[in-house]
Amino acid sequence: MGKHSCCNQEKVKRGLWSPEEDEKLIKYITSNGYGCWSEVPEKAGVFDACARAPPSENCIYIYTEVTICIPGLQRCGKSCRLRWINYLRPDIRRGRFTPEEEQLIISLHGAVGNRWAHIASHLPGRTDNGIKNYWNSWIKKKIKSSSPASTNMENPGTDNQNSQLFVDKFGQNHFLNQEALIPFHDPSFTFDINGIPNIHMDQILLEQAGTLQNQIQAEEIFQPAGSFSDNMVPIDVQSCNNTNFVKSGEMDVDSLQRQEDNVWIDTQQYFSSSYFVWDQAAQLGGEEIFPSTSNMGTILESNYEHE
DNA sequence: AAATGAGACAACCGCCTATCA
DNA sequence: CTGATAGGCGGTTGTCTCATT
Repeated sequence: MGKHSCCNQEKVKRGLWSPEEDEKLIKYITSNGYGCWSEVPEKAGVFDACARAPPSENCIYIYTEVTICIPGLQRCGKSCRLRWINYLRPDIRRGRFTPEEEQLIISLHGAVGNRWAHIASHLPGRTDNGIKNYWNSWIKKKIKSSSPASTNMENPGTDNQNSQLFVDKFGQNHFLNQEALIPFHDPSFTFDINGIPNIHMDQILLEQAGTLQNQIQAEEIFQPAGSFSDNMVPIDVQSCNNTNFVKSGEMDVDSLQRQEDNVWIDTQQYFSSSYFVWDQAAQLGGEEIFPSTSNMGTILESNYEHE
């Protein structure tokens, strides 16, 4: 028991990773690569995005380039590293071991013993953890069967259909009957970041992550006008003076009286849960527009009224 | 249909080493 | 040199799925 040796955080999450956590980690690593794992949990909540409201009759239409900060990963860096190395990285091969791989493992194990990382280095796409797991279950079987003649028959992964390879459009090798490896091998995929539904990310743009050229279509980030809940406060778009607001995809909000055309945001959904929106310029060296939930300098609390 | 056991594999723990201030 | 920290690694445990009873 006790906390991880690698971190001082008392409130790190343990156990299986949720799809949302995976998405955050994938997005961060894809955009920034990895170098310092200890920084990953915190930074995984920050990403650049192009967001626009969905076309809807009651909606204030906006199109803006922003940096969205969502809560980082409540994991320690070590856990993030393990998750990426053993599960999320794009070149991982899943599925059963081929007879050739099996033979290689057996011979390498005979040479170097339980040096799983070393063995894994000879099997591209396989993880040390995976090989270790495979070996342990194989050993168990072998011990259990106690019949040398039956060893081959008991080895899983002897069906040759598993060794059929194909190369996807991104140049990645896959086994035909394997599951899709990770979502971003799909040219476009959908995921959900903490309640923002249907965020659609284009693969090509994803590869340009970190450049503010990513396009994310985030529905309902900005709430429809006229249906304000108690949680909703207006954002003063004028104070976001470096942000490129466009209304309806046609009209520049500059042409409007911005003080009267505030964008309303559900704070319960997006701010109380540590959603911030930064000005694009802030990311590029300017000041944060929304540095924290307690300092919503551009949220017009004083003008906040409800029917 | 429910209980149970086995297998597969994901994740954690603790130790070791490298690096850096 | 030394202590702190992060990363890498192997051993182990936990969890899920599925077949069997």
